[in-house]
Amino acid sequence: MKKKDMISASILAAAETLFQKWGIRKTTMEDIAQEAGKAKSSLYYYFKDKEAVLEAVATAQAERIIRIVREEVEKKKTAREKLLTYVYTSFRETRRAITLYEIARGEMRATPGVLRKVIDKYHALEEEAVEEILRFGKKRKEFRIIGRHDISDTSQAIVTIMRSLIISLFIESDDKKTIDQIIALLSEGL
Amino acid sequence: MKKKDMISASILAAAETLFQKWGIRKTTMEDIAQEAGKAKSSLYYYFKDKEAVLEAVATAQAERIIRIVREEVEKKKTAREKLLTYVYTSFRETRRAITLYEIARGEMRATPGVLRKVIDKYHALEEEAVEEILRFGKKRKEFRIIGRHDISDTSQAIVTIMRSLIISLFIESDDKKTIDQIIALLSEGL
DNA sequence: TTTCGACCAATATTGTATTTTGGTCGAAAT
DNA sequence: ATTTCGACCAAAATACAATATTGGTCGAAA
Repeated sequence: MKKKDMISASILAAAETLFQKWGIRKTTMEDIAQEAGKAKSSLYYYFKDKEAVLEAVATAQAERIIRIVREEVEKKKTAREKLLTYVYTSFRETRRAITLYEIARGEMRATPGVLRKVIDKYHALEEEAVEEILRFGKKRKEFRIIGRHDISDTSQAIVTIMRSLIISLFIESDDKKTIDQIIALLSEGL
Repeated sequence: MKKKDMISASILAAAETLFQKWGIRKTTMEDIAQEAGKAKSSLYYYFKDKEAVLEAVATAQAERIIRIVREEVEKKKTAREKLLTYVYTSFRETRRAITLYEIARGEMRATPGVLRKVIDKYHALEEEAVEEILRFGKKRKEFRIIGRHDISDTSQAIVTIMRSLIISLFIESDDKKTIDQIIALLSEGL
């Protein structure tokens, strides 16, 4: 049981490397096998098909992002700082994870199905993380409005904004000043 | 001088109809000419090339959206209502103007250049409109923060959010509740 | 339990013939 | 002088067939 996991992991590592380098579509099972030092047919002993490999890589990346973001957020004292850090770190790490980035925009149309599941789960985790920050801000009485509005709806709105921004700011330039301004708007209101 | 403008307009009308129906790329100059009841080569008497036709159509649509949005916004009394109306109307009309919508996402990569100009100008007009609302809200003392922050930066941030939302909400479902929540966030803060 | 070569159907790629398209020009019509 | 259009061309898009890759299976070997 231990050995199988090790090799699975090495295959995933190989796949992730190649996905980053050439993109999902241009990476073949043969490529992955070669990078992992295996025969192509051996991969099918560890993963059902290419989609399964993709799902595993995407899941691992999503979990990695969530973990890093939570670590960074935890270091900050105020809810406002936490929210700011959350957005920045999430941006940076999402961009770094090209696979997810590709998924988030164009290439997803070419590879739907399984990835929808991964992304939905990822967004759910994101909402949880934001909710935590909001609850923290409420406890500290840093945020005024949250008593009146549902905390879950609010974090959903914030994640929606973020998701949209990530998609479009990937295309355009990532204007740091604009992001700061948006955070200020969110936390202080007009 | 009058007749030339009339025919120009009829060509643009034909072009717009076909752009909506078949998309920019699938609409040929021959199609437009036929729809306008002219010979293809006649179009070149009125417009330099296909790009010029496209630019004129896009500009007209942008101006139309701005006009409608301003009309709707003017009817509202409070700055908050104005802002809400602005977002809703802008969403609705942008979606209705499929040409601009196509431009806003995928197809723009296939038709850059001239359209970049039109869109930039359109965004500038949008920012102006939002700025007006913000100034109005400041005068009524409806918005607190605006003294401290630059009003131009703030409206730029709002337009950025809106633009992102439009792009991504076009793809996903346009959850009205989410938009309401976002507006609440913007106007009240956390 | 794990690996892999041989093999296959389906997909993707490539090279080429053919058509379509954007755009020009000069002659005719108004 | 203004406006229209058919004939024409080079470049781009399309269609199609030949070819090569790719994802995936299977049974035999390690």
